[in-house]
Amino acid sequence: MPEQHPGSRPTLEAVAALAGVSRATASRVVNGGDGVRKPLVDKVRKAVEELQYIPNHAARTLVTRRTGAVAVVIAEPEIRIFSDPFFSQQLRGISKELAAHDTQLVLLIVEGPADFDRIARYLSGGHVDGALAFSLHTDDPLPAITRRAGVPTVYGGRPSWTAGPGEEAVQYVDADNRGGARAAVQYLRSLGRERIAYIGGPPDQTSAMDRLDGYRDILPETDPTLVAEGAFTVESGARAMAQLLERRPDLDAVFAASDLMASGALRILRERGITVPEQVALVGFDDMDSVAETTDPPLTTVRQDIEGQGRLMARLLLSGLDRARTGAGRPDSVITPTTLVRRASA
Amino acid sequence: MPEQHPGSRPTLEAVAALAGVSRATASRVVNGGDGVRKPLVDKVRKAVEELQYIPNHAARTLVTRRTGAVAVVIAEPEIRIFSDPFFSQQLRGISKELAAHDTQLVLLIVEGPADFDRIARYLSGGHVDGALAFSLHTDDPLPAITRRAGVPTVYGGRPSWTAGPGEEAVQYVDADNRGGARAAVQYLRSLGRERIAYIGGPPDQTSAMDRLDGYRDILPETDPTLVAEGAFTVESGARAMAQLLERRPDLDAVFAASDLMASGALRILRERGITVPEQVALVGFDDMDSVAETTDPPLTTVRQDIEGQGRLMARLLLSGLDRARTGAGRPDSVITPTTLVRRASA
DNA sequence: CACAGGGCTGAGAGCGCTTCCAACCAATTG
DNA sequence: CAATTGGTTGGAAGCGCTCTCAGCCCTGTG
Repeated sequence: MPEQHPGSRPTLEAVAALAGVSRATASRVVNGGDGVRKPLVDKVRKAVEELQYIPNHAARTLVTRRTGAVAVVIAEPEIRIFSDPFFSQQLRGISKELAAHDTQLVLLIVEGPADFDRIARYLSGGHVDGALAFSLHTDDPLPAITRRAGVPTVYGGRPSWTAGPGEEAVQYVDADNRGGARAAVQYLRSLGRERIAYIGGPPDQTSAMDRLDGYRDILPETDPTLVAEGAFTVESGARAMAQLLERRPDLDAVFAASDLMASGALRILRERGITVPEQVALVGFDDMDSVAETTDPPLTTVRQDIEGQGRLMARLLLSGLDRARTGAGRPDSVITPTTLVRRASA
Repeated sequence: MPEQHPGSRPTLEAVAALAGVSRATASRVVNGGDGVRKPLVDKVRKAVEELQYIPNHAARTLVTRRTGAVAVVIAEPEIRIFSDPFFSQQLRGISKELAAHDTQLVLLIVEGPADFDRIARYLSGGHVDGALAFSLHTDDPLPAITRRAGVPTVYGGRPSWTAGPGEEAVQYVDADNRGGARAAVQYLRSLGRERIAYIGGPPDQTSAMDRLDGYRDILPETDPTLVAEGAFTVESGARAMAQLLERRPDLDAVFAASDLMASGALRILRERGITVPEQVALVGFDDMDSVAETTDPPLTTVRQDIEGQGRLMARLLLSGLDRARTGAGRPDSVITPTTLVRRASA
């Protein structure tokens, strides 16, 4: 490997010279080689190899107006999502898909409300071809920013707001929360359970709302005392379970809107000497690796493919970008299927 | 805000024209305005404002050879670090510092051993000015890659390898693991404890080795039966504690090399009816938010400023980059101080 | 055998920006 | 008062690449 003098990487010009062709032809070869005769292609390829040529990205971007990079925006309030396995898996999927398309991942962490300016500037600066963001609250300034900056954006999780009149519909990827919840409740009913309680998530998150809707689809006339609200955490699940038991000691099944909450509920049930699944059947949601399989008993739960969702977000964005160049329409949002995984808790 | 035709952002030329100056002068103003008279500066600033001018990054990079971006490289085996609050805090610090210097964070996740190629290509491609990586194993290909690519790199955590002859010393940021461990053990001794056990981390991580060294600094002649090995996880801490109790039921103190392991140890101690801190005093390491304060009793532990370390990594890299331009020498590695936080467990 | 047509190739015009250098101006100095 | 100096400004040359367009050659056709 030839030592390169720092700061003097070979240019396309050099490759062309070595291969004995024009810069134009060298460029064609580097970009796929269409319309160039085989012997020339080979010569250029050899020159590229010999010189260890790597295209200058800035120069290319300058003329093509494509950066080959995508921003992943994470807003401050959700910074905790970093320690959230959910998010890291999603990011993982995104990373894989982007890598497969030779696209870079620029991580934009919004550092406080005043920082949206920086993000806006960055997004408007043409540094990236598109953006990926996660489901936000209604008053989040991000959608407006990306729209104004003209940066195609795909959201993870169904946004809680809808596009205004004349605006393009928001693109997002989400699990079939409602369908998954329906399946869980239906399953509990098929087991002969009659007083099925629900431990939900915070009502400002669409995933929580959708799961609740699914529960209600099956049990439209449920007594509200069978429904408790948690916050997707172990602790909140435990609290909700305690509350439910107090209100309805007769319940014979619980559907918790997350595995974490289910594990909290499980702890309470065990403490009270209530057997699972005999006395109370329990179903969770997420099929989170580190939780669902390790509880005692292991959780029956609704699985969603989180990494796949991340992958899909990236794919949706990238295909949208391609399409924009070819003039075709935008792909729709995607709802990924959920499946019920039967283990011992129900 | 003027609607901009998509894909036709104003150029510096336009700003110059509107301000009635040359492109050169407009450029000077945009880049700080040194050596330009006040009235002209104002005129240009106004034009920038009016046109909503944002410099084209690619064009700028093309001539300055600076990208204003830094890569954060995460190798596959450590992907779990994503769910590791340790890592996410460090990343947080990095992000803050970079944002403050208007530098972008490009996340490079190595997807398997075969993927190092892609990383190498990217790093060599001049896409970033520098890189940040995390402490690696001896045979990690990354250091060779960054060196060959000529990309300045700062590591998080003391690397386990040392620079070869003639190579520049590796720059890294690490906590004073050894000093922190010394302080912890010394404190236990000052409490009158005489049989102080140690639960260590995996011996292939320098942080684990350094902490062990610190323990040995104070207790050079310790009976090896007082030393057990864990893996920085709750479970491994529990196992190590059980092992220790079996070997040395007479121990009266435990220093665990992480809070997670300490909490595992705590569980075992409680199960065996051993009181903490009365019968056995316990000290952890890290002062991890979600752990040290919530155990029962809360952990006495060695605190390290993790977010600060991330910040420092970024700062070190950036100042190195600046220095490279001004021709000054490289800054040294940095060891951040640790402090003993006294709570109830010792 | 002249001509049209198609496939390759190379010349050259930028993409938007920074920066060297020369030109200019006013103020200072001999 | 002429010459020098120092501070500003503008002209213009690229940075490395893509891509249009004209030109070339070779084949097929009238």
